[in-house]
Amino acid sequence: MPTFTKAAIKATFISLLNKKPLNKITVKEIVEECGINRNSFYYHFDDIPSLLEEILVEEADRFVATESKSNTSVYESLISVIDYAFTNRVAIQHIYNSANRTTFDVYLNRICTHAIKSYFDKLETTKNIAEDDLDAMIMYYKCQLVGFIIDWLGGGMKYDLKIKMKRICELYEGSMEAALDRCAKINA
Amino acid sequence: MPTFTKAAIKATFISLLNKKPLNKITVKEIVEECGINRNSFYYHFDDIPSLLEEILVEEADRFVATESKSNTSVYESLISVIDYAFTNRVAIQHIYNSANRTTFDVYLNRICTHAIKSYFDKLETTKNIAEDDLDAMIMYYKCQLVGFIIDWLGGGMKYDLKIKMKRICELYEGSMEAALDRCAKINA
DNA sequence: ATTGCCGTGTCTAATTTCTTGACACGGCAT
DNA sequence: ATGCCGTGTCAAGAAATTAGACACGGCAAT
Repeated sequence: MPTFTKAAIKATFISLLNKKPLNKITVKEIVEECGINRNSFYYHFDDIPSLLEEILVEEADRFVATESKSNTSVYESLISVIDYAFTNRVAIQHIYNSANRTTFDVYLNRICTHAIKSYFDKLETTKNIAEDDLDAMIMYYKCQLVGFIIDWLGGGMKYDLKIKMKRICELYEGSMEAALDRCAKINA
Repeated sequence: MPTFTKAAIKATFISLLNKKPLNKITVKEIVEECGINRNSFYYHFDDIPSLLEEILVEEADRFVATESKSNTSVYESLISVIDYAFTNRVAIQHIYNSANRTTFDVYLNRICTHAIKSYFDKLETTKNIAEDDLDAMIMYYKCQLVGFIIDWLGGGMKYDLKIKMKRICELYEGSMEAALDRCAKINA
């Protein structure tokens, strides 16, 4: 059941992504680094964008499956995403600066949405509010998160996003609970 | 040209060796851990002993190629082998305690011989002594090293071999140079 | 002691994966 | 304008992996 070759392609691609911008990476380079035939690459992937796509989706899933489970507040969820972005900042920047932003955006929105969704999912207080309201709130936090990260990336990651995020979390302490209360009242 | 599967088999085997004694590890366990078909194991290896054999040989080569190059005295060579044994002590003990000592002994002798040989190879003073003398000296240090390690292993690695080794190196400081001098005189 | 279970080692046939070598296309530097 | 280089595609063949079966030996339970 294993095709270790496919995994190896991904691994060397990721390692290259930590060394140079996405648009400088060629299929030729990947397969040479990997020690495989060029056609083996095309056997598994259509091209570099789809390779990237697959990796991003996997990473997103993996992230949601692990890190986002343990958060006990929305703000922890926000921060764990930021943390993740920071750890992988080199590769992320190399993707971001290479104009292939479409797949990256999809990935970023997905991961942010899921991280927040998975937090709301285990909240008791969300059980009795309308689904539309919940979606709206998820979108609210998701856009915030995506916006912060894009801003940070666009500015070359100059400032410490985590500190800024923590500050914002302090400022808006309790606002989510208030919003949930309001939802409950409207529906009643 | 890649068979990543073979590499994966080795990797999971090594990881198992860090968890349990060699004789408790089964082919079945390896392939399940590895997520491959049992026949794929037999495609690459005859059995567990030959898998072990191959890994040990590779490790020995890798060791000689890297660590033993940089040593500037015999004693550094001796100690670098000890160091290596210490880092991998868990796996080594799991092999040693499983009675399959024959391949292990071959490996240990090989690695010790090469480590010392590679040191002598870059010594200027060994250029003008007879090859037989050189072989004898290599064997002298090799047996010492192998003996120390086997003693240490046999005793359950209770004491700190590195410290003992360093002490011995201090005690015999200069003895190798003296021996080389004697060789030169006899031949002259 | 016998039975049944489990892991081993071997085999064959089918399938998947990987390689080889070729080709047309577009970009880009000379 | 020409030549070079990387891309993407294709077909054929080789290599690696799987599936399924079989006989054998060990060993625990009965």
